[in-house]
Amino acid sequence: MLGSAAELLEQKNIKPTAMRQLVLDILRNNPQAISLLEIEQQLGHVDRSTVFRTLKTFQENCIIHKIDDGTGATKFALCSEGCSCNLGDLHAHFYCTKCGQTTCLKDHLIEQPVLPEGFNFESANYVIKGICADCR
Amino acid sequence: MLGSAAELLEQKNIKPTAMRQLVLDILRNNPQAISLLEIEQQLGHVDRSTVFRTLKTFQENCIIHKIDDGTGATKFALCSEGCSCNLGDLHAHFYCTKCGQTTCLKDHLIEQPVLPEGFNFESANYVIKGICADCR
DNA sequence: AATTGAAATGCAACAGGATTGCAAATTTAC
DNA sequence: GTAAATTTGCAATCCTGTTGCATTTCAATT
Repeated sequence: MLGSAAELLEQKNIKPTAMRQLVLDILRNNPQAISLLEIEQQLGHVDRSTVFRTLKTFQENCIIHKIDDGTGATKFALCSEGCSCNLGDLHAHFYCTKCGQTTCLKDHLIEQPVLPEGFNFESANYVIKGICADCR
Repeated sequence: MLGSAAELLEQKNIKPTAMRQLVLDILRNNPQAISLLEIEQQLGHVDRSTVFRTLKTFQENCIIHKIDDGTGATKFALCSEGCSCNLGDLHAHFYCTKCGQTTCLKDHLIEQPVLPEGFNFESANYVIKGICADCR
């Protein structure tokens, strides 16, 4: 992995403010996808809207991607190195109905779907639900 | 298609109340998936919670299925005839980023995914985003 | 037809997450 | 050092989903 959070941010031309470094560190230390609320709680006394905007910035710069796992709370996970948030980087996600954890299935790439005539593909959100290995 | 909404409801052993018939008619007349709010608006002065519970009943009886298309509002669409809401009936959905319509891609069935060791499949939500045929 | 019990409805209120406006603070450029 | 731009914090709001409870409707039974 790359160096510090600050370095990673600068590399993407994002001002490495304290908040951003903290949020990025959390995302980097978390193996699974996490929600805004979870980030908030891990940080302690931070402002939700600031974290919200930080995550927005990260998404716009392909540092993280968002996952709608159906729980109502959007989750976020770090992009892989070299990710350009294009079709080739799209992968499925797994939501464990027991522990509530959402995992990137980076090996389960999403291939360009066959669509009806006239339909145009842009992106996709594929969430598989079940019980994860830890919960069995 | 089967006869009246009332007949369809009775066939599923659901009391065909006025509300239920109205909601079912809307769902049957709508080619695309619609949200609770849209149903509410099409009906006029009805109570949200009643429609909500009606939709819940319909889901429990495999009359409709719900789709989380990432807009924040859950949408609902009529099940096909013979649907038993099992794996074999799972299909992808298409969300148009221009008009906001969500369409069932009934031909695009979801096949049992290959998961990492120890992971157990239950269900899946696959939403493809792009521009629909009408919006090009 | 009246009584009773169950189911359905309407109303109100609330919960949770996402999002915005605005002012204060911080950073950057000149 | 000052002005402009960016970022942050706070408060408020929107939107959707959901529940509690009293009332109404319906169906079965006497």
